[in-house]
Parts: sequence; C-alpha cells; structure tokens
Amino acid sequence: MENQPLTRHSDTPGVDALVNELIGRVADKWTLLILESLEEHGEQRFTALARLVPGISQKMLTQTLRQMERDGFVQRTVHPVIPPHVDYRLTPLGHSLGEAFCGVWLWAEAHLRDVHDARNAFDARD
Amino acid sequence: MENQPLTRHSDTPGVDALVNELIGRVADKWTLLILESLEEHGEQRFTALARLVPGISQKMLTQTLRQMERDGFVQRTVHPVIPPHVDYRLTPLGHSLGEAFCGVWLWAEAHLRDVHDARNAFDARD
DNA sequence: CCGTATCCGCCTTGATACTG
DNA sequence: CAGTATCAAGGCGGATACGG
Repeated sequence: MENQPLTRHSDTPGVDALVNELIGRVADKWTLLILESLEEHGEQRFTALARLVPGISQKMLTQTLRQMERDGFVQRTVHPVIPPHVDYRLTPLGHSLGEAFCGVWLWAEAHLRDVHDARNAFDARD
Repeated sequence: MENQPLTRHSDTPGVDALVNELIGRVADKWTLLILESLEEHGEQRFTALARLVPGISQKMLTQTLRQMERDGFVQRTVHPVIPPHVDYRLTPLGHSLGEAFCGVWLWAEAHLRDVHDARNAFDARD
C-alpha cells in the first residue's frame, strides 16, 4: 500500500533500529582488531591474541572476547589442563562478519588519501 | 622474501593503523545514521536532518556533520538568506562510503536473528 | 596461564541557554 | 533557522591487585 522509495533497507520499522544497534556493537575498534587477528592467524590462545592486538589491555581483550562469544562470533575452547589453555576461533558467523567488513576495509584503504586530502583542504580553509 | 599468509590487508606496516583509525571514525553511530538519511532522502536542511535522525541532539548533529564535512563526505551549502538556509548533501566520496557499508548493513539484516539466538543461547547456559 | 575485581581519570554525550 | 557555549553526568578504558 505504502509507496516506499527504493532503499537497501528493510521496510519493517524497528528493524533498522536493531540493525543500527548491531552495527554499533560490531564496529567497535577492539572487535574489529580481534576479528582481523583471528582471520589472519586462525585459532589463538588468550595470551597470543593479546600480543597480536597492539595496545589492547587484558580487560578489554577479555571483555571484547566475551561479547564476541555471546554474539556468536567466536568459539571459546577451554582445555582442562594445568596451566590453563584456552583457544579462541572464529565461528562461521564471525567469519561472515569479517567478510562483510572486507568492503569497508577495502574502501578505507582505497580512500585513505582522499580523506587525508579532504581534511587538509578543510583545515586550510579561511 | 617473507612468506606472508594471504590476507586482504596492505603489507605496509602503519597503513593498517591508519585504516583502523579511519574505520573507527566512520563506523560511528550518528555518522552511519546521517549517511543513511542522506542516501535515502538526498539533500537535506539542518532541521530536516534533525527530524530524520531519531534521537540525535542538536550538538551531535552539528558535530557529526562538521566531521563528515571535514572528511569530505558531505558538502555544506549555505544560502545567504534570512532566515538562514543550509543544505547538506553527500559527496561522491560520501556516497562510496555508503556503498561500502552496504555490505555490513546487509550482513546485519541477514544475521540479526542469528545474533539474537546466539545471545539467548549464551545467556541461558550454566 | 587465564582470567575477575576494583578504582579512577577522561572523554563523550545530553540538556540547557543563548546568538546572528 | 542554524548554529555556539557551557556544564554536569555517565560510560569507557587503563592500571593495578588478586584468584583458580
């Protein structure tokens, strides 16, 4: 009935809000860096991951990994040995997220200079 | 000489950092919502934009628009009339960013339920 | 080794008031 | 209409200490 304009979005109100919320969650700095590390290096232990992600604190690593586990992006495997051994790996869902962000990543790489120039031009105005 | 594994990233150290920084900037909640509004509805005035983006404050709208203008994503056009009339529209660069995010948007739409279910499963265990 | 718990500074954000 | 200015509150993230 409604003559909705053509968009790439759902026509169901409220879904957009959920989608935005989800993207906000997922577009977190540490989430993206961890995602990247796991894509590149595969399954990793906690400490190895801490070394792979530059500048992350233990707190943020734990917190972000928990959230990614809850969202179904990573699978956490605990080996009941002493000392403890915990592995993190991407789930198929997590991998698909990485692929979705690939476009943004490529865009950022491709337009790094454009943005840089735009900023310089803007800052030099007046 | 290095036997680098296949990745989608630049092999130049430091570029990744810039790319991450740029994505962090761009993946902001308000930036995405404004981007979406301008893609869907085309050129808009300040007040119209404020109505199109649900829940945004005047401060955040101004701040985000300035940042997007500086980054070269939107063009700001001031019509010197009284009362003031200011239009915002996407630049080609801004539009290309929107297209890059389209993949993430589609992913989020497609996997909304997966994430929802994963969270329920996670919260229900133990 | 793999976390959790606590404290604390800072940055973001929102609310409000004011201006050209 | 389209902003700027100011202030207060809250969350994020780092540092540190401790536990299984």
